[in-house]
Amino acid sequence: MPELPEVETIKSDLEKVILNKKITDIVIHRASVIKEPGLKKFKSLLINSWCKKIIRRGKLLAIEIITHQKEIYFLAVHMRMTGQLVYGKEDPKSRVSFKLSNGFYLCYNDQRTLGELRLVKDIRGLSVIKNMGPEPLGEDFKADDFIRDISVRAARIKPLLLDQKFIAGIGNIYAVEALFSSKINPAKKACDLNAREAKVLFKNIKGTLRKAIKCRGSSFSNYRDGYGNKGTFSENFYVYGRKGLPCLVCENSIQRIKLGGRGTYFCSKCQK
DNA sequence: CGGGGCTCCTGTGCGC
DNA sequence: TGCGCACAGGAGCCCC
Repeated sequence: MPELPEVETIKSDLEKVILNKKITDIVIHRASVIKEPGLKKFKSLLINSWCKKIIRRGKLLAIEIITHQKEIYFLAVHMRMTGQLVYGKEDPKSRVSFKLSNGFYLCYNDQRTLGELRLVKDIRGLSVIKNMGPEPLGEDFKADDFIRDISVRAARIKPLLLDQKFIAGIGNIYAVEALFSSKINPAKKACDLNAREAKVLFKNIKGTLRKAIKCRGSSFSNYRDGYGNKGTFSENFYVYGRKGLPCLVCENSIQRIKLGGRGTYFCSKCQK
């Protein structure tokens, strides 16, 4: 589910409603989504702790909390395919519900239960963080570095964009949309892109992610923001989910192929 | 390193 | 209608 723009939207939504609120109770309906520590410790540390800050890195969202013993912890949430973090009334479908001091809830919903919650002291020690590539909207993400890194990789460009070690936060939707905007065939080898193509792709990754954040994310299926509402970027898809429909630029039929096991949409006329 | 296949789960939609 | 298969914003693992 949530890629960088969706997680960023949830982060900014929740910042408005959960900061400086105390967690007064936790109801766990599906223990398996909690990966560490054990359930007892998870509950005892979080109950009566305060939400101080929210961080996003790639697709990972973390709530910095301070316990009643004045210790700092991070509740790291990876929503994978169908995870949601929704503030409001208690959702009967939630996997874990956090009751807040104002009587409202922060609900972790996750239809497929592939997501993961971890409560840790050292957020940087999480392997997912340690191995994560550059933040595509970060200031230290430079075109020249991207062009250089791409030039030495033999992998096909689309699966490479999904590799969180190569670049953080891009998922299936934004990979195919950025490649369409750049007129690059998703199966092309990264090292076969010339510098001009790599630079265009660099700009379109940023542009696509920024537009999606403005639209509060993509809800073609079950993504919801921090308040349970849909995002509108799905109305702007050029290729994602448009198999057999006419290309919005040249009217050629959009193709769907599999790359690295993932559905991949593109226009064979526009993308070379 | 790169690629394919499988796995974790639940739900929906399609063809026969 | 019922059944089986494909597929879904992710990612880790094993094997070649």
